[in-house]
Amino acid sequence: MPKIVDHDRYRKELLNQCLALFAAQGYGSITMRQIAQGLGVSTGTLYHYFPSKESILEQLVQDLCEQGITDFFAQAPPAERVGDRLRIVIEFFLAHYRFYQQQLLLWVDFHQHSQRKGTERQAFLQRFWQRTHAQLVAYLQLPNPAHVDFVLVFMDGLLLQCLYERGEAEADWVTQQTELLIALLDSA
Amino acid sequence: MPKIVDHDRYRKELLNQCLALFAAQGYGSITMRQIAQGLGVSTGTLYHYFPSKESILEQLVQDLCEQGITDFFAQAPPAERVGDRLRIVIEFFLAHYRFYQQQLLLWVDFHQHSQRKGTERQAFLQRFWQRTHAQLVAYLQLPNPAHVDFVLVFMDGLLLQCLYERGEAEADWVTQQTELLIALLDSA
Amino acid sequence: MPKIVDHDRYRKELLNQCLALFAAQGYGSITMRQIAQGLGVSTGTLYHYFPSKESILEQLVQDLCEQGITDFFAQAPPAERVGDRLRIVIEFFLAHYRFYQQQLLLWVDFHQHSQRKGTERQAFLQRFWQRTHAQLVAYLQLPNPAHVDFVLVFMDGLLLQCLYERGEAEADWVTQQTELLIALLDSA
Amino acid sequence: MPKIVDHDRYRKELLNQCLALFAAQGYGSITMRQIAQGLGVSTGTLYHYFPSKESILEQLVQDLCEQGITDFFAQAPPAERVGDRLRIVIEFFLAHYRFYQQQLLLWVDFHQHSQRKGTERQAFLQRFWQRTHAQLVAYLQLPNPAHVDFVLVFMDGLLLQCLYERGEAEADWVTQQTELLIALLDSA
DNA sequence: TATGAATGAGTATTCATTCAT
DNA sequence: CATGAATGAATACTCATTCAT
Repeated sequence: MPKIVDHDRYRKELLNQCLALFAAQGYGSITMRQIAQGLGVSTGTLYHYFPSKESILEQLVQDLCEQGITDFFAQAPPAERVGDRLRIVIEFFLAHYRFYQQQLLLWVDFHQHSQRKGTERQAFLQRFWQRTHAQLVAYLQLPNPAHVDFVLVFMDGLLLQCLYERGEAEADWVTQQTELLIALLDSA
Repeated sequence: MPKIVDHDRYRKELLNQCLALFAAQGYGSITMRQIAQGLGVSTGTLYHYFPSKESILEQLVQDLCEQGITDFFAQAPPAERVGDRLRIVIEFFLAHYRFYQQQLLLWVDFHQHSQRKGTERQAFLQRFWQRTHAQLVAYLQLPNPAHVDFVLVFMDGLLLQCLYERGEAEADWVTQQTELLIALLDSA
Repeated sequence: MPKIVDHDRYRKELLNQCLALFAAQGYGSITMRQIAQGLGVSTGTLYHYFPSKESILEQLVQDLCEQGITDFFAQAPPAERVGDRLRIVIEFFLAHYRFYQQQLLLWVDFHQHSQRKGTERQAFLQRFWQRTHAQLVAYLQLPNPAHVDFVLVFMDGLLLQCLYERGEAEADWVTQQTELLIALLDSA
Repeated sequence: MPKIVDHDRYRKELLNQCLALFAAQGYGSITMRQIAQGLGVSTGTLYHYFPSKESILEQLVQDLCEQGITDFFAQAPPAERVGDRLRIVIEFFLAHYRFYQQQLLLWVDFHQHSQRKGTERQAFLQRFWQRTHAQLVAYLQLPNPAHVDFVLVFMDGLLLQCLYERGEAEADWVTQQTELLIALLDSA
């Protein structure tokens, strides 16, 4: 049993590192050797922890779905005004900007992968969004629940636009758009 | 006399069909054989028109960048009220929903591909966004130009969220979010 | 009938040009497109005159075998002294140095090609050497017929050594070796 | 612990076996699969040791150039008379006849390959001939150093003529020509 | 457990050959 | 006759996966 824990802990550690690798290259373009190298292990070791390349993707997606953004709400301070709570959420989001962008890229890969395999909609992905949505609803307490989706849409859009690289003035632009969102929702 | 083919026209035709193929599979995961099959030609013919898989991606991106959304403004009717113009833009966008989603997926692939190759930011991609932005600014005539970016962010976010597949009630949800955007921007 | 003559004449013309191409690249490494380009025709035309790549090689070899060095004896002036006749032969050989080197390279290709195909020794190649030998015997009138083979061996060796590129002083070196051969055989 | 293999030693072993394969087929005509099969390994393994087909050729040539004929002089017994030393050299040469013929064929392939690639004269090939020449000069102690080149020319010519297959009486013919060379040089 | 050498099916690409024009 | 676009089998090369150590 103790062995299992170590093995499992190490596996999760490797898994987490895989996110950045997949996001940077794309699932289809990265090779097992590149993954192993990125993790600092041999291919043999990689296969010791994961039965296949496919399974790395699947475990990674599943893992992310289960993690969710729970860690946020464990630490998020409450706030009186809607605008403040919105700002808190978005600031957290921006602070973990890289992570969410990588996650986004992984969703895309997983989507293409699922379609290719003819896998029916993976339940955990659905649950992930439902949970995310529910948690945001609970925290933000917006008058209109559709606004929560709007925030999610906005965040995804922001992540994407930043991929297309606006270069230099990016940070300012992000702040500007963020403030715009807050202002619009707050006044609504 | 040689078989009469307008080499360049045919190449562009093939290129256009490639968009859907790349979007469905991902650049890294699709094979040249699959592409050829999807286009209804042999691999030899595919290579007759494109020197490499890489070049298909690059030409496709460049092509899309040059096309832009000009075709929209060729047919877009003017409208008095800001809200109406917004609605017209978004309706056009939704009508070509699949296309824009595929384009989005291609941008992602191209982004990863460029990073892998260490290519510096391709000028045409930048010009593409600038042009898109400028055209929208001119058409929408929003009081605040930042709102145009906000619309673009929204659209990208919408495309992504729909990838993650909300399934059944998708159309309704899209309408709801769209109306929300219009309402927010109109009242601002 | 007249058509045939033209067709056949053109074919031989093309065939002759092929020698340099095969020699430069090697039969296995040159492509039909490169051959066509080298000849200034399209691949279609090339196939109009030759049924296959293999057949070009075979026809070329056969052609060369039939030509032989007859053209030499048509113009070779007789000479009193053995050394002079030897010099005349070798001067002719050196004057057509490139041609003989290309022929040598073709023999090599044909040898490998025949081995690969399991073809038994081609009769015409044997006849070629017999004829060459006989003609040299008749012209040179050396006391010892083995000396004729010795001359042939020398010539082949010379062509090869020049392939390995002695660079600058090549011409001098060739003259030196040639004079050496003549001196040795003359004094024998 | 990894499978224990002396990577470099094994690579050289494979390299040596490649000589016969290249010589039999020609560089341009042999395929990597045939090479792998000839070596008794998989294509994957072949690529584990050599990055490309081209590099096999280049490494092989370089390897041969560095080996040289040093092994001969390590065992060659001295002899009083020039004719005897000459006979010893030629006997050694004939004993390794197959090897030298294969080497010759490789030089031809490499020559064509270099020309194709526009590579400038490889230094090691030049050094190879210089070394060979110098060693022969030292051992043979012929009065005239040009005679050493003459011997080399003769040997190359002999190897070639034997390619063109004189068939049955080959061995006798080789002996005859060899004796002739010795007689000519000895009496000079 | 960890390693990396070995495998061979699979991938991008080439090339001899065909054929519509 | 001549062309070069089209074909698909074959080629060089890669990569997920296995396995001896």
